[in-house]
Amino acid sequence: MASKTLTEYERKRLENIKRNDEMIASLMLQHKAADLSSSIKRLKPQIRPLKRHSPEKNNKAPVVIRRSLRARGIPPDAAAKGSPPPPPSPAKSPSLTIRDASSNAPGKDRRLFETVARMCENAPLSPPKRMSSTDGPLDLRSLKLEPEHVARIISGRIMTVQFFPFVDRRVVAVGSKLGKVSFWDVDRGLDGGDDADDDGVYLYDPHTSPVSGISIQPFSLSKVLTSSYDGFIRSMDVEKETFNMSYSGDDAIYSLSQRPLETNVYFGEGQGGLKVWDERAGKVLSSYSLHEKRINTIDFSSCNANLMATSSTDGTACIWDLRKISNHRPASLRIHQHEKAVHSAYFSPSGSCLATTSIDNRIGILSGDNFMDVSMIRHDNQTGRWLSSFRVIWGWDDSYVFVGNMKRAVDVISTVKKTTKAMESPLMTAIPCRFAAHPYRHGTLASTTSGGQIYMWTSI
DNA sequence: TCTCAATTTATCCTC
DNA sequence: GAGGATCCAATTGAGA
Repeated sequence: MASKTLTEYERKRLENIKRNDEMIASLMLQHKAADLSSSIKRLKPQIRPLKRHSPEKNNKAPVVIRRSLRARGIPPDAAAKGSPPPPPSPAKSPSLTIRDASSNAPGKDRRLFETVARMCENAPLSPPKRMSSTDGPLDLRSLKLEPEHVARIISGRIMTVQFFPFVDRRVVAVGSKLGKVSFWDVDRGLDGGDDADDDGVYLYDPHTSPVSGISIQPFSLSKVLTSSYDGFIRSMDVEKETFNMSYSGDDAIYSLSQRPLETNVYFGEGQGGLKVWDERAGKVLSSYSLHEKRINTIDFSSCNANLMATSSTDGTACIWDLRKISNHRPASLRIHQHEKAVHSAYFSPSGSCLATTSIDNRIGILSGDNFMDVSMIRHDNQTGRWLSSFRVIWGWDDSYVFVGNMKRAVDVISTVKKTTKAMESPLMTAIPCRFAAHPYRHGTLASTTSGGQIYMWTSI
């Protein structure tokens, strides 16, 4: 294929497909060997429905972390001598294998690797598309919550949730306040599973503080970036089976994002700082002071990747033009002022609107030329101390947004009519705070809670 | 003007 | 079922 005819996205995709083919071949060999030595029956996996844990059951919850002695900072001979193990080192090793960070039963990780490898093979040669007028509007009344789409997949408060950009599969990644990262392969059953206890949940422990961001680029599906208040950005590489440190700093990292088609990492650090990190070269490309207080979210416009939106606890949401630098920082195209901290600012699927969420009980919808048309919608955003703050996200077109509701529901707000409707379900027993919309499967919405639960709404 | 204590609020766990 | 513990948010307001 002549490279001249390929877009940058396609070229990166093809490079990855080639690498993934090699990985699949390797995995298949290992898988066959495992099959020979194991007589585990292939059973359809069961996703545990959400229910309150009894104390006894809770002790069995996937909180116990199994890591190597090295990863726990324990000298090899200490265990051999029978001396009591010292407490785990507060700082994790820069270099971790996935096995070191894994809390899963031996061999279980490999199923996740295989799924990722298979999905890489089927990855699309185009980025996710927003809904077109020919798709027709999505009937939000068709979104339902089924018992098999409810699960507790991590302990503690979920801080961030992302879908893998797989076309034909629903796999979510969540990060918790305790520094853990969990993956839920909802469609595990489609493989005809080989383990009765394989619930499709894979738990890892890469950070020592809250996980603030997860990023997965469509052209590099086997690499998952995670950021944390512990000052680390880690890169989970399924091909190399590592969870290595990509970046480390002294300040907490509160937000993480990547531009489309780019491997550089944008993250909010400390009190209002933003850095651009070249992951391949391992160096900081740019460092800016954009806000007076922490940056809660970073997002890029789909129609113009030079436009970046940030939200901050300093009470503002800003749109920056990365092509123009003035006063040693990107030129501010638009500053949207709230009365209190702003917890999110996300561009719409078309890139022509911006939705902001603030503690001041308002949701802002910015549109029009230079985002100068502003609609402020009242909404109860008082989540208090124990819940993750609400963050409005867009659906699959520009006509509505999703946000949590303190009465254990999902509010759907029409950006056109400015009306709010609540999606409720008796299965939803906790308040959904953080959301993710599946990039390819319109109508698949993940909502997560401060108790580690995930509710995946699907369009029927 | 600055510092710091009090307050809010949901969920899990133990009894 | 009641009540305690949680505690890396953010704000408010009293007091120095």
